[in-house]
Amino acid sequence: MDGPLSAERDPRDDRVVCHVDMDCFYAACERLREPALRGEPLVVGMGYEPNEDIGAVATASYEAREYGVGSAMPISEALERLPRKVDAARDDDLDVAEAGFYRPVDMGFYKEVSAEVRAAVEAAVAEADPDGTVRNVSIDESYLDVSAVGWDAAESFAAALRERIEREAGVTASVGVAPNMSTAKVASDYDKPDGLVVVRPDEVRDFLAPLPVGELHGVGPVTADRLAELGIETAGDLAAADPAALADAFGSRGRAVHRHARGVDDREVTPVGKPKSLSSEKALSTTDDGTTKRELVAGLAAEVAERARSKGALYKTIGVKVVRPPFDINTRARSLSGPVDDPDLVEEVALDLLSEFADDRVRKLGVRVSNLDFADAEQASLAGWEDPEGDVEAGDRPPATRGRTTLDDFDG
DNA sequence: TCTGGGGTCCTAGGACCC
DNA sequence: TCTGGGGTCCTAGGACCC
Repeated sequence: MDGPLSAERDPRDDRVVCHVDMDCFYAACERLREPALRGEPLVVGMGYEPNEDIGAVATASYEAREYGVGSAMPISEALERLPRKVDAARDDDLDVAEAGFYRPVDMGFYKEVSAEVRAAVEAAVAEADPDGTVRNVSIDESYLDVSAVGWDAAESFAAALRERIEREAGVTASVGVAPNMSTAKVASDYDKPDGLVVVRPDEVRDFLAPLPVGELHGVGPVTADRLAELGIETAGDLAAADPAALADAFGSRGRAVHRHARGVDDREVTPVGKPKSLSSEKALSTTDDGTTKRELVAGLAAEVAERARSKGALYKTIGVKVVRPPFDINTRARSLSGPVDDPDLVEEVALDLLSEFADDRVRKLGVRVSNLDFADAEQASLAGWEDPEGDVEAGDRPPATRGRTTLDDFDG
């Protein structure tokens, strides 16, 4: 993580870090299997069903963005700005030329394409830098440390990488190259889509200075507004601000974004670890009906428990999320005395936690398991319940039971 | 612009222990 | 009894990211 000293120069700023960011990834995947969509305004909707107007925009192609359609926008609103082709063809008041295509999210397919992208990236890194590392942060985004490539060859490496991704996976990526992760991230965003931006170590400060603070990783709308009240609008303003004052106002994030604004970021590019939590949530049309709420929570509980089992994760904490209109988010959680794999218990605890909200109108419900433990169940079942590290007494950890665990196992 | 779904990290207060 | 200090775990909420 960021060290305690805010040096003028990052002492490790001879690293070559790339941020690979796929362009409109979901839309690009849809166009891959349906080439007729190329060049057309295209909206991929989450929770969207063909010919319905529910759900939200997951990805809008650049052509669709021309009509004001943006990420996270309700489909109903997107349809007002950009009607569907099929509707426009039937409606004399609408112009087919000013309409677009809508498709539902198909995660399974996008993961297949993502795997091809990752294979291309891994191969390129392995060839260029045997000690190189890759961090896949999401389905469409990765960081690479290819320091052995060196700055003289960094640009040609990145250009070849982009070509390789397009050739082998059929979708385009924007790549940012910089001495650290936070600057590389900003660089990949700078010339989207299909862009390549290289920021050499001695160019970092000048590159960042004019950008609005909101473009920095870690500065969202809330922080951007509060910074604006302090007269801090650009990364340059932020870099010049007093770090102690920022820490007072924003806590540890204040120092982090101050460093990022100065182009200082010591974080290493490491592969992502095991998940910390697993959750599933679903919006519904606002209701206070108890049966509807309980059935949804029971379904979500089963889903989460199944995913945990498929990943070999035991969980010690079970929680629910209840969103009441207009957008009041409540969470409740309960920890067990030890990690378990017990779908019935997930449902039982989730329903119990939900009961506090029995009379409330809700618009969204979620179930989550956390405090995960990947202490492999197979190994444990052979070795008995002794902890391999020997730092937990055997009796302290209940077996990773698939059977019943009663409420008596709760702490409180 | 009244908002989908899956995550991470940080903060702050309280319980509890020695 | 008016009362120390350190540490860990738990819960709830908030900001942020894709």
